[in-house]
Amino acid sequence: MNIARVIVDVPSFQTNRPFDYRIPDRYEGVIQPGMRVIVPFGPRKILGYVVGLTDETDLNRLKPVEELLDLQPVLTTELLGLGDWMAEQTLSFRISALQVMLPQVLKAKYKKEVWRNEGEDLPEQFERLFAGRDGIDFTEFERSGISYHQLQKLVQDGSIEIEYIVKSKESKKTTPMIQPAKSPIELEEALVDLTKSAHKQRDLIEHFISEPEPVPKKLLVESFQTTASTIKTLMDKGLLEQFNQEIYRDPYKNRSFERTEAFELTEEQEEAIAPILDVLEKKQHEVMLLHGVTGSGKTEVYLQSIQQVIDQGMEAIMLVPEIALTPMMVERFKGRFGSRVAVLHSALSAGEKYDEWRRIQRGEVQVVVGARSAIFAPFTKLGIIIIDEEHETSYKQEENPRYHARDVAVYRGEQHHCPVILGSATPSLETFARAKKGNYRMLSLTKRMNEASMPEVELIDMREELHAGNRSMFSRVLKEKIEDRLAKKEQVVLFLNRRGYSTFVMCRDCGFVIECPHCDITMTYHRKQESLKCHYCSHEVSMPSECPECESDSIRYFGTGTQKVEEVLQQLLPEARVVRMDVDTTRRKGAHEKLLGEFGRGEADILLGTQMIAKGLDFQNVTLVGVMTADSLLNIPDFRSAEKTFQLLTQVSGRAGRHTKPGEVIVQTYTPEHYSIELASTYDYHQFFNQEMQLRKAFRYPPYYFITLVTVSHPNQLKVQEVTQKIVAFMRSKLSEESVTLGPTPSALTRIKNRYRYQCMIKYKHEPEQRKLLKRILQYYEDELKQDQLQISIDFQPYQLM
DNA sequence: AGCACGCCGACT
DNA sequence: GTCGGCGTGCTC
Repeated sequence: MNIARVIVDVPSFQTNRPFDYRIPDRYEGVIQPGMRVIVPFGPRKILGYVVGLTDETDLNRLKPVEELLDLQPVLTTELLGLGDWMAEQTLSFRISALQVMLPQVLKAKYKKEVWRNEGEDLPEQFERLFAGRDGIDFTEFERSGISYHQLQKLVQDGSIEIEYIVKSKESKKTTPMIQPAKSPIELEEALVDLTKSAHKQRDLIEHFISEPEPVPKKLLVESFQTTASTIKTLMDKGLLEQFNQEIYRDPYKNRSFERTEAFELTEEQEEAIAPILDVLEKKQHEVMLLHGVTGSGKTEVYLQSIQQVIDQGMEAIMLVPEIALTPMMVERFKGRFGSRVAVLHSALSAGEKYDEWRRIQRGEVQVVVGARSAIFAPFTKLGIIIIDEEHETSYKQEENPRYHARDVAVYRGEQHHCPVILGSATPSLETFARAKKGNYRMLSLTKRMNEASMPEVELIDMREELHAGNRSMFSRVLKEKIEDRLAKKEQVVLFLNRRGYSTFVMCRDCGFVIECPHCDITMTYHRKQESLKCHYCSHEVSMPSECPECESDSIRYFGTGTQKVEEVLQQLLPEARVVRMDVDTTRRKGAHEKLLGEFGRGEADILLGTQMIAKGLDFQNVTLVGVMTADSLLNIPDFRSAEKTFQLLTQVSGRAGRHTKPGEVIVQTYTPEHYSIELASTYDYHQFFNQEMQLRKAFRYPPYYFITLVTVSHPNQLKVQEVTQKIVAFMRSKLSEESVTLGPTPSALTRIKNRYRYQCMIKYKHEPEQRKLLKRILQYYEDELKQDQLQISIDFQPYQLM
């Protein structure tokens, strides 16, 4: 086994396969699959991943591995396999699939430098460029304006060399540690030799006689009220010694977590957890849907299942959506499992992420709580994978490789023979349909804990407000209720949807929204052409001047911001203390936590926010939740808009009345009769599911059909149209009768950064050849994709249709 | 992705 | 004649 098969860090079709390298003697028996290496590739040096070892190769001369970067594989064999599978599934490069599983800092940084060889004279301009130095950065050469030809000549005659440098960005943080250099008995002897005045030295030695363990230098100086020079003296005497110990950047180091014990489970929870524990016992793979209303205690079921896994000496992955990864959530896990938990989310610095990752890699933790990418935690004894809020779209990565964490979870669950638990109050239709069919096991929690009931939801018809002469964005009822809570010193959560940015057209008189007659999708307003377009099928109509339904001229396009609401709120209720939470106010590190803390301590009366406040918040004093415009999500051009609306409304309503005080929810809407809004107000998931499924069937959407979205972009609009048209024609000619290929259609965001975007949507039930066909398309355009500005992105089971 | 190689037109 | 443009193909 003296040949390493390496996937190199060059994302292209031609290099999307292993390259063979000879393993030099010094690395023989050391190099393992999953380790990173630096290898020569053409004239340069690049990073690569060893994916296998072999004795055989077709080539007669191999270059040797230049350098080994890891002594421990950074990817397990299971993860290497997962990488291949993922590359195949998402049609991405193997290198991209491998990189996505690792923390950012393990990726390489490349540098190119120009070095002069000793004793060689250089032309004057080069002497000036080097200015006495032996080596300079290549960019410095480029800026000098000297021609490449001149450089080439000097390289050829050997007076100058180009060096390619690969650096891993990882940095391990260390701290100086002090420990005794002699045995306790020898230290005792040394005490005798000390002068009487050397109190500090005496204290230190005495400490190390009774506690010979290493102590951080900083701590020693602090606790003995001494200085580094005292320690230095003792080191010079040979009594103490210093070394550097690697430390982890602990993002939660200044926080203590109260230990919590397992709660007694309710009868319902017992019933739900029993099958999980049973499967854990048998070490079987099975996917289970835990369908539980908000506040029904799903988390406790997770915690106790994980406890069982730990007791079996195994490991657990718990995924939560990024926005739900709040301090509250972390507290709960840290409180139960203490230092056995690693937390991975985007608010951590690259170094912190790396350290948390390494605690996993070294087997120092048994539990990982994290967002999407935590699904790649390098555990070797996985016992359970839990995905909370299973329906959340953030589990789908929107860049290459476009994987869905749920799919990866099932793959890993199969590999490790362990259960995958999908939890949600409002499961995605895909998942619920599978559970109903029996592909997944269904577990239900129907009651809230503490005998709390779901808060009463009142729908406010904003059309009537308008007719009654109220043009404000606050209905009279909502305003009154807020005033009431302010008087009672209770708190209010106001929810505004920011995603409802897309410009849909609605009649303010009757609430009629213009939809595509072919797709059951809201049409999008295009200011330039004064027209409405369907982003699925390209159907176009001109912007009407009056409502086609009621002939009113109050037909407008819609879209409101968050800041605006705050302004209006301040005018309306100047005495109210408002905390605004959105992308702008929470960008700074720790801001999220700070704002929630303020609200939690009662320093504010109203919490106004976007998506991020819809989940996981649990404040005792919140008795009113207001939804500003329930329609904004409903009217985005997406076949999942009803599903998303239902999920969001249910989620938001769950924020009120979680404790002793009963809660109330006010939902403002222009379309109270829409089934997703109406059924959300009565918390009727099953009815919603049935109704939505009928539509999905009729219009051939998931879960009845699969969808593939091909998006083409290029600075030239004609070019995009032409390419997309070709792709559509090609797919139509190759796919079966049952499949539908739509397009070319301008994408919802038709032009981004001066690139036109067109798309093609494929709806299908069974197309085993599809991946191959799409791969052929990518290969056909390979050259243009590489050098030209053409981009083609392929998304299987897309969540974002823009 | 980079980079070399190679073929063509424009020029000191 | 040679400098520099970019199309083509390779990297273990």
